[in-house]
Amino acid sequence: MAVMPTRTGRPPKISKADIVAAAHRVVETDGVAALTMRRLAKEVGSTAMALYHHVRDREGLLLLLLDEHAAALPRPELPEEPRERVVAAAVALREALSGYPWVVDVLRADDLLSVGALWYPEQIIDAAVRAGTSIEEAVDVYRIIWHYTAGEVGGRAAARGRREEGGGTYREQVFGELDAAEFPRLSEVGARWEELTARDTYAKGVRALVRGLLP
Amino acid sequence: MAVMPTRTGRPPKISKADIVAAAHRVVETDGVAALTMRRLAKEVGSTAMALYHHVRDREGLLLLLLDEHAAALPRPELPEEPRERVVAAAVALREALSGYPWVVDVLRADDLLSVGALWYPEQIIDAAVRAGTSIEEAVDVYRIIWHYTAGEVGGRAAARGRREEGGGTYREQVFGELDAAEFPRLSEVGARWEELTARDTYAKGVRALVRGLLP
DNA sequence: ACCTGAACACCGTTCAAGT
DNA sequence: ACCTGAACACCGTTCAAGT
Repeated sequence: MAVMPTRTGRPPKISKADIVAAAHRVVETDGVAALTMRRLAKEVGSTAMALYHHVRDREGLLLLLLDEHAAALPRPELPEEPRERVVAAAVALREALSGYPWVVDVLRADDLLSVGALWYPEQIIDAAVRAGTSIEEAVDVYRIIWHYTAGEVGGRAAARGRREEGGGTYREQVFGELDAAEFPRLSEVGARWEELTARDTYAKGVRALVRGLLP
Repeated sequence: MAVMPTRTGRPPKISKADIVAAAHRVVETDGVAALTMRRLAKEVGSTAMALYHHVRDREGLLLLLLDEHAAALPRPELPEEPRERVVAAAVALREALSGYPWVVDVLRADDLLSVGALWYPEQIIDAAVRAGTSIEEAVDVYRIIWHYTAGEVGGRAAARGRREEGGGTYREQVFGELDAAEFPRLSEVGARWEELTARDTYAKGVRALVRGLLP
């Protein structure tokens, strides 16, 4: 039975859990860029400086947020057949991340997900091994799928952000200046680019990777 | 013959070209985060506010920088065989970007590269069509490869950044807390993760995509 | 036309002081 | 032990004024 340590000094007004919960709220509604120490302090009814008693710095706060989020990710049923299993796990991972693109920004640094979300790499690596690869190759498979997934989620998030602020002019400019002799294919596609790139091709890519990587 | 417009008023001290050149220097040596208006002003021997007479805002400056950089990208000889051609173009694109990961950050928003770098999508789409796909499918092929490339370049850049500031502790923490019963494969890999993920698997991934996507 | 200084509304973080 | 206020060293951007 754990003995409660005798606490001394001023009783805490805010807890780490309060902070993380508030941070979650801010990020969810206004994005990761809006998560400033001052804004967060206002949200928990305290000062920015008080936060530094509970988290090391902003980076540490983001990692905390990441862990909390990762622990809540769904672990869907996956098909037994290894190749289908890899595809399904990747699609689930993309699905899990695409609502929270800030996650990709935070952990893009590592090939690995946060502690709470290791279920995905575990499933993918295991399924790859069961499909007949060595464990080393299975790690490659996972990392390649991860890079593809990170690029897709990150790209889509940025595209959405730009759309929201009335962008789209850059793309138009690109196609406007296009030299049809130098870029025949792009000219051929031309105005249809918007329509063609609106389609969701994630699963298609993962299936191609699985077909190309697994024996 | 173009008539020189009669210029009036104060003669310019700094030009757009000066600004872009200085910006290039800053980004090259200290990364895109170090490119602040004030820092850039110091670099060109002016004030931050003077810059706003030559560029719309920081975002516009980055796009300018992007175009300048894109125009200088190499256009290597590519093999004739369509599948090999796609792989070679993708590898060249990755190569071109990996020295300049800030480019990925800037243009992650669009599937498309800057005006100056359309050569790469043109080659990839053209080769895919010559391999037997429809133009619509060829666009998919390009976008899937682009997402994979953006994810790989972005991830590698972030990993390098973290390594430079003595990081790596997060990965260790992840493997430290690992439950071998829940994550048998990750435990099996364990300490070798570092070694396994140091390998360059980009080309392997592109080849898999090409094998899986092209007829 | 081009540049400047001052100002506005922000940042993350540190530090000494209060309770 | 926990919180606060003031301060430091920054941001991007606007605006009125100068040359």
